[in-house]
Amino acid sequence: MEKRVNQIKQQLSAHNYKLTPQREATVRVLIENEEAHLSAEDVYLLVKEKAPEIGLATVYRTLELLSDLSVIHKLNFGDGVTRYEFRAEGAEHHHHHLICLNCGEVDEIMEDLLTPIEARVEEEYEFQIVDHRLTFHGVCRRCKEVVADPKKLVGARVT
Amino acid sequence: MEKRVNQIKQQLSAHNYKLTPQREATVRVLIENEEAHLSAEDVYLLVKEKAPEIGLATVYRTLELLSDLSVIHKLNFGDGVTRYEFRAEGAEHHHHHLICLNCGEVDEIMEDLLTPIEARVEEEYEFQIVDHRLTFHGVCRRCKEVVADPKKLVGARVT
DNA sequence: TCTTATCTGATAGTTTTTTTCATTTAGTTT
DNA sequence: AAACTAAATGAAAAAAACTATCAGATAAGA
Repeated sequence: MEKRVNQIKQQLSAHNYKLTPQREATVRVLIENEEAHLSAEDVYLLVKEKAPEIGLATVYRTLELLSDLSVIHKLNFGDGVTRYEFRAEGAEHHHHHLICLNCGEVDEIMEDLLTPIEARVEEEYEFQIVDHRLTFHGVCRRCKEVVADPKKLVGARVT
Repeated sequence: MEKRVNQIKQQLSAHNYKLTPQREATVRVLIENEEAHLSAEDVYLLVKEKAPEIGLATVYRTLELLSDLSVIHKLNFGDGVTRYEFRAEGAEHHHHHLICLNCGEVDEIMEDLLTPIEARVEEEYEFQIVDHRLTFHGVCRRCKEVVADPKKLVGARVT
């Protein structure tokens, strides 16, 4: 934990930004909730517990900053809110997500399944890939029994 | 064109919806701009040219309806606006997008590259896939010469 | 024609995010 | 250490995108 906070502190100062108390509190919340896909509002409420004087605008600003530095990733699951997640340490690429159309739960695929495909795309489409986003929409293992016809769910909340 | 409008008319009436003049104008705009990834506002302005009396709310309602019926797809490229695109006729799955971090242009990959990967995911993660979203972020062929270090672009507008 | 349900436009309201601006903080220079 | 400067913050207003409400229009069926 302390190591990661320190690492981020260095990333910030490398770009002439300071790790202010507000930023540190925000970073800590993000690290503590690494699995959670928090919205800005979620982060705000959690940070308030440690640093009650913080303003929502600062949280937004900090999230934007951390995202610019690729410390965190912005996510969009189609519910009208931007969500944030820690970038796995040293991860070259973003991992993948499984979104259940029935219960809304988001699971993770931590391995990178796209490497062979990316090679093809780079060549065939002359596109130099920096990152990717891959999301599967469907029925998670927990909802398998409940959902009769998955096709029926197609229109639901997919962006 | 007429064939496609008619086809949609049937899809609508199959679910007890009518192809009203407003809906038809909206559908035609979407077909005419199939490549364009229009936002609701974009669609509104274009529809206004044919049917000046239409209201923004109706456009939103129509887009939502067409999306529910899987006539169109909702897209999100991380700029805070939902975009819409026609679903390729008879396409089982969504196609893929190439987003240039330099110029913002969005190109299409019309073939489905994910079939083999989906088989693995379905088995290994017990997840029944209905649809997917795959976006590659990087440097398009047009910007290749302009951009020195693609890594520098990482933080830009990616969701 | 009458009835009923659907659909629409205008507008008000929400929600999420961004901007503004005066104040505070922290580092730097004298 | 005082003065200076730039960065950062909180509060609040504003913007942007979307959603809900509601009275009136439209259209399909009895």
